[in-house]
Amino acid sequence: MDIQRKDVHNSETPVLCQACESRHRGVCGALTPDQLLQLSKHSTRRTVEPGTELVGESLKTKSYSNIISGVVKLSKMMADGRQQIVGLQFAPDFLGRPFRSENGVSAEAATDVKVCSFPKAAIERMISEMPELEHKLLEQTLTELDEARDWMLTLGRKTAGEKVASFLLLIATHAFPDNESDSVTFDLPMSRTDIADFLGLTMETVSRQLTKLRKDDVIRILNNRHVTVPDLTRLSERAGF
Amino acid sequence: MDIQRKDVHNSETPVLCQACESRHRGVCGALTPDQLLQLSKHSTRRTVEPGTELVGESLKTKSYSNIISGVVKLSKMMADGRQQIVGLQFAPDFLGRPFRSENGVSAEAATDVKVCSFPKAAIERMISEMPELEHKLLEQTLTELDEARDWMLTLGRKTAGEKVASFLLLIATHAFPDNESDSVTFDLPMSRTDIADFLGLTMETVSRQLTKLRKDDVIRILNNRHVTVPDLTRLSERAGF
DNA sequence: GGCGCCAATTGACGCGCATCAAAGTGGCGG
DNA sequence: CCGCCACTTTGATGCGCGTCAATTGGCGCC
Repeated sequence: MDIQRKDVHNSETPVLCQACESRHRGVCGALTPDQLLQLSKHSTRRTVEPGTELVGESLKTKSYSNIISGVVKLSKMMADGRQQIVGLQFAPDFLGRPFRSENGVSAEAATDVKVCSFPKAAIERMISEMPELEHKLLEQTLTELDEARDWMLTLGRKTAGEKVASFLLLIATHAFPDNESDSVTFDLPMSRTDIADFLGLTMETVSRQLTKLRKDDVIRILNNRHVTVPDLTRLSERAGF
Repeated sequence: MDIQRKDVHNSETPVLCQACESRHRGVCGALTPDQLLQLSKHSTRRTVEPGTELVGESLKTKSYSNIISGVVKLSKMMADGRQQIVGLQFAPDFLGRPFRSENGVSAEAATDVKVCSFPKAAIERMISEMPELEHKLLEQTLTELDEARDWMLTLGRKTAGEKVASFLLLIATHAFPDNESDSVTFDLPMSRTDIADFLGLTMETVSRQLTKLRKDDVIRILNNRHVTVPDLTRLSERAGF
């Protein structure tokens, strides 16, 4: 399998989400058993393939989802086709833009993705009734904002080499948030073209920088996907830290 | 409950914030007169000059503020001095990162800025007691996230010319959010260097693109600061739309 | 007015990344 | 095992923007 956030991420006692049929810290973590039961009547659970569009850029959102496993890319496109990936979301993130039907961002599965979806109306009603839920949403949104701003520094001020190293570091830390050792191995959740769209580069430049990192023994790559980083410190130096 | 929320939100007549001694739509808009009175005992109001640091990058935040007037720039810096402005905040935005002492972003006044500050503890207590306030925060945070993602597209995929045009468009729309006509005039809230740091460019490139826009009659500039845009449509074409 | 100071402009040049093109690699069905 | 296809790598060339340096322009001060 590919990227998978290590079980439940800091969990002390994650609530069992009956709707999602899985333990995680998504939105359901804020609900009581009764509320979960009620919500689960309206929820649907499904697994989609890479490339599936989960939320259209200008389409009205009809539902919100918890990501149970996998990676989702959020992207924006210009009229002439230029594209920028503006964020990646991992389990157990919440997917969807509350309080607005359009958000100008399209969400697409990068890997196989398991999601648990709720109708828009149900979620918004629960939000207005449950401060806990709103608080949880605020926390996630603030975290996403922090991450977006970090990435703006990467996009605006880093060189191609630093960008690619930053990307590898991002995936490494999200795949194993609690990793203590200095070496990691993981699978890249997306193609060179996608990586380029995330970094504001071209596919060719990404490829060249990856081979440079390989030649300098900062990383090793098997089958174009499977990456091992023997020393995270050296990688983060390459990323500009 | 629902009605009340809606009311506070879309109110045409913003609530008088006794703490800030000014009518605006900031956080105070969610409070009742009693709560405002209580809060105002702990608030301080001040005006600062351009360049004043309002929140340090790694300093612990001790207070939160409403921006009453002026423009604040949020920026990040790398160890070697490279800098990126990751956001601009206008009145009546809320300034500060709840639920975390560090946020990795420093806030600096771009223009003369009037702020109304509250101690961290007071705000966080009120948040936990007032769902209304938390909702307002969530709304602003979501808006900031949308704006951050828009800017990521600009940073990652637009040319220098498109970037500068996008910046002018951003200022024009924020200076006069309700502008209906196709021509606007406004003052740039910051220097060429700051603009460059916001766009991921150099000062020289910003300057060259501005003179190009001037020569093409898309904009006019007086005294290096005062800008008039005769036709917003032509400007937004230059921005990549 | 003359002077100094700082921000902005303009010019000359080089480098980093994009662009275009071709060859290599892995995956999969026949 | 072979051939096909999508993806990736590698190479050659060009351009956009960065870099460095000189000039201009605004503004307060003596």
